[in-house]
Amino acid sequence: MPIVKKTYKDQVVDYVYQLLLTNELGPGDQLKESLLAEQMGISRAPIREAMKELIMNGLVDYRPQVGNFIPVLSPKQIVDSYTTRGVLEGYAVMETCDQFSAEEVDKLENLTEQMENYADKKNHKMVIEAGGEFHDLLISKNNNVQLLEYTDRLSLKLHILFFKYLGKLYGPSEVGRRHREIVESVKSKDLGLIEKVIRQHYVETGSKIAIL
Amino acid sequence: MPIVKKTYKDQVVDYVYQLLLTNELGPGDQLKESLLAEQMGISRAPIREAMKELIMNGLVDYRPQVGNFIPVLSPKQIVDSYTTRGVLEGYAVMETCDQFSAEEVDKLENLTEQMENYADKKNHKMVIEAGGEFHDLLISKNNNVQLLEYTDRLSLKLHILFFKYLGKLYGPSEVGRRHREIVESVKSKDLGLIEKVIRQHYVETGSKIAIL
DNA sequence: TCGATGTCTAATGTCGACATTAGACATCGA
DNA sequence: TCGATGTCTAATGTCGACATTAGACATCGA
Repeated sequence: MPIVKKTYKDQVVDYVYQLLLTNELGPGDQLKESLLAEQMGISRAPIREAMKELIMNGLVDYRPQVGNFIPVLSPKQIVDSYTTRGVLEGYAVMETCDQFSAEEVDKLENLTEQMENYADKKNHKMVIEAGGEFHDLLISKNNNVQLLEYTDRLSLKLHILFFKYLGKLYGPSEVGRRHREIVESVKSKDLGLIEKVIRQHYVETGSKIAIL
Repeated sequence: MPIVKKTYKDQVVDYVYQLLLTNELGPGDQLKESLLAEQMGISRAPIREAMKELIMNGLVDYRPQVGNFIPVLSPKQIVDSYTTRGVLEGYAVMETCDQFSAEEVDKLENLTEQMENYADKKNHKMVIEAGGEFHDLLISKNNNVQLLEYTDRLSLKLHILFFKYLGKLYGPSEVGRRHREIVESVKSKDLGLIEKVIRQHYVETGSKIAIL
């Protein structure tokens, strides 16, 4: 079993991400290098390097010589990010819709049912997990590395919002409906419909979160 | 006239980018922190921070504890990046096609003629400049900040390739045709056509560069 | 001759210290 | 009272030094 090598920078990125997911850090909060360094028992050098990465992923707002802050996203920024995510995933799935086997389509339907069931039980964590699996499978046929990279990058950011607001967004049957729509469009192999449905799937979520 | 503040990190990013554009740095080359630091007369700290940014923009390949290298892009990676760029721009333009004034459409046509003329004179630098202006105007109506950010990021990478190969890609009349197609699609206000034409515009370039 | 092991070093990862700057707050004068 | 100016400091930007590691190359034994 090989040792997993991880620089301090990578561990800092993960740590800060967890703080964001668990709401220990939120919009407007400042990330002070010295404080984080002290908390983690390391020097500021890897902290600063981690900051650069979080900045590039839109998870931190950097004000030169002032400080690093957790972004306060405007409703428009939220919608913009979700919209962009939808454009990327819509295209990715549209391009590969003829590559899904019957088993895989079944799997998508199954995950949709799981999401609805978990939502019914108000198990948001599992809704998100099944949802992640759903979208991962959906996009898995596309191997455009650039598109997948940008999709993943955006997911980091949007996952925080989604994690925070899921309970307030959709009822159980809505959760089911929204994902069944996607599965139906994939089954239809109607390229225009696939992109339209997936884009709308994201715009809908972005718009809802934007008004919370 | 305000002083333009620029950290060493930003200057390093710019410097390395220039080396890439002018082919003083190319695929497979290693970027050694100490060497760059020495060349620029600064410490390694801002060099390392610049590296992180270049890595996030796909301009540097980072191998932990081994070194930083200029990526050798496979044909597939080239096509993937161009394709992704086309998906983003296609959507951006499709969404705003009804916001172009007659003057702006004229401007696009004018820039197309300029590109053709410069290509005729083999003035690649000016072809690129007019082309940049063309695509900037095209996308200028869309104010989706996330989408524009990703488009800009991708442009950094693709600009290097384009700059390097432009002379080998298209004859003057092809340069004109390709851009006129875009303008005609915008004038048609046929949403599906706009996305299709712009996507193809990028896929065509990516595919051509990929076989060079 | 070839695979295993050892050695060395160039390059990166991280450290603690120092320099610089933005912004908060105090002071002063009109 | 309010705008201009001054002061101070917390936070970032950068420095040079030291620790660690991957990989190149040498050596050795089967």
